Amino acid sequence: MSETPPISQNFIRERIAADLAEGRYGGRIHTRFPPEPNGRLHIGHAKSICLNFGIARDAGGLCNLRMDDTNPVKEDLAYVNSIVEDVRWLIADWADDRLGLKPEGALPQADGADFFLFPASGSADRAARREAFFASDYFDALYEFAVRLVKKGKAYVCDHTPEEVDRMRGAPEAAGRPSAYRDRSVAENLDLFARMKEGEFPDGSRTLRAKINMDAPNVWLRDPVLYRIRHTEHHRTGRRWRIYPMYDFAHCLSDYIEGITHSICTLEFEVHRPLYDWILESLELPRPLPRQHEFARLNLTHTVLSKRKLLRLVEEKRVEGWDDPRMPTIAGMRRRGYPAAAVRAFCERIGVAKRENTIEFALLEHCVREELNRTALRRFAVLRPIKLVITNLPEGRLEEVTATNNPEDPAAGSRAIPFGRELWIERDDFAEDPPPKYFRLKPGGEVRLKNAYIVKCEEAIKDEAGNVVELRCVADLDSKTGGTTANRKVKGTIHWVAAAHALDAEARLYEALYTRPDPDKGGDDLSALNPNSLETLRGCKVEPSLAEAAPGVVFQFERLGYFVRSEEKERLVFLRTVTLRDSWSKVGHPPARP
RNA sequence: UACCCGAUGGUGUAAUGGUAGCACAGAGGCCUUUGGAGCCUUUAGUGAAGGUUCGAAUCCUUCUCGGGUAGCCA
Repeated sequence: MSETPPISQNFIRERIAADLAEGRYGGRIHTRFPPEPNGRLHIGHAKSICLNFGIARDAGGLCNLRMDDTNPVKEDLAYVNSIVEDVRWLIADWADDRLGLKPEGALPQADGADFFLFPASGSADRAARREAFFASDYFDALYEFAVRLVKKGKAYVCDHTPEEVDRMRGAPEAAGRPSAYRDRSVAENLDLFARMKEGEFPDGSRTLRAKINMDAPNVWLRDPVLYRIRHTEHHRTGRRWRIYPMYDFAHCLSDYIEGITHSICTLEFEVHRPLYDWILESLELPRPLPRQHEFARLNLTHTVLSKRKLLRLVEEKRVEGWDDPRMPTIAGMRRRGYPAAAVRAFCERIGVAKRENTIEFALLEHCVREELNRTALRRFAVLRPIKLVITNLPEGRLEEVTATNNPEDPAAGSRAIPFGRELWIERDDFAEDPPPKYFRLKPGGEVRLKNAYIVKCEEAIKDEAGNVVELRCVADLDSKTGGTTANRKVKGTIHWVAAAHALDAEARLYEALYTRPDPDKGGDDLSALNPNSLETLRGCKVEPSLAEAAPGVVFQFERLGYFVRSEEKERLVFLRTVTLRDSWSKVGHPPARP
């Protein structure tokens, strides 16, 4: 279905090629996408998904979908399901056979001193019920690993308060001070850690800490906390645990358990990498160990991508929800009619590097247009109608004209659309006092009604307030396709809908959510919200074939843009996916169209 | 100014010691029964200064600028 975007080289793919060439993992490549289920996925996650699945795809490997659910106070089961749905939508027909899932309920197997979990791929074992991976499924294994670290004298139970730990860690430029509990005996540590697990101590009273180096210039090596006490119910493990592993401890070991080879994350984890390696090496796990690689996260103009800010838009009802078509979420883009292939093409084009980057929203829209231009069927729709009457056509006369469904795709065929004496045309396609280079209808001027006649405007009828309410035109009755004057050149061609057969519809026009390209900069992003980001138009007139438009299917309304039928079944509502490129408004004129 | 990372047109991204290329955006043109699409042309770049070299975006030194890191968040 979708075309494969060309594979561009980047530093991560180069490293993988090098690992492959060296045979580091025996020719095996296994990545993972590890969202925390505390929010919905957005275009920034899409970049990571495309990178990780794209690598798995190229290398014949797998990419595990893993919920990074180690913090019970922040996470929610509802997000788990939406994340799975979003990932599946994005990789469908592209890398769905690379999606690593595990048999439902499967837990890591203890293999001597080791733990391993073998994934089932998307293509194998179709009948089995399979689910995403969950870091919380590894809590038992992780606990065992922690005990092992304690026995090696590389971790200890610390009784300092969070404030004390904070203070004693020092600052990036000033060395930290060791915990008073740093030299507890292994036996005492084992006993205390076991009792932490049993729930003997209140939240915040003790932690398990790695024993590394309080003088390390990298603060993440200053005896970081590995486990904290949380008497909180977890969405998956219920009340079984009172201690929960921290990200740094859980993540590297989850990667190890799943047999991940390349653990790809964003730049802010760069300073965590020495800790990632320290944990795996201290446990003396068999090599080759997974390795972490960092890339720069995506920034997009005219929107925000921080979970906190997106959540706020939802909670304060600045938008309709996570899937509002204006949101940069995967659900929002899907609802707006962005094809998954377009989002993937975008992710491929923006590249992967380590420098800070801000991509122009125009590039995303370009990718959407590029895909939709190839695939979307053309239809006629008039958003802001004005009546046009062809005076030299008899009343009640019905004609049918033939319209091409997609000029980019001959296989899409053509359709018949009704044509008659009375039509609706776009109000903007008539100007009583036209600006220079106005190619559309004007008093005394001629224009082509697409797929039908050339008409000449003879009269503009006005109401008492002076508004033009009806245009009376004469058609050149030989100018239809096949007619003797069909090849006459007129400068403008406009679309129309026959009044007698038009369907009423609503259209929702979206613009950028923010007026400024950088709403993240300079404090309050809410002050930069675009008050015109949604405009609802009622009384739009669309061609009759659109009655059968299925929800979620995108059409090109000729000369207007791409529109997707909304989920509302009882009436016709179309959401504007993206406008067409508009060279009229670019030359300094107001937008040619609504 | 502790450590780490980064710096190539307006925005991104290639070039891995040998002609600075591509895409988007911008400008101009051709074509057009979508002012769409397509096609052609074009503007614009290696942060600075030294050094190595026949040759440097690339290697070295210093500087400048930007980002990250001090959660019992991920």
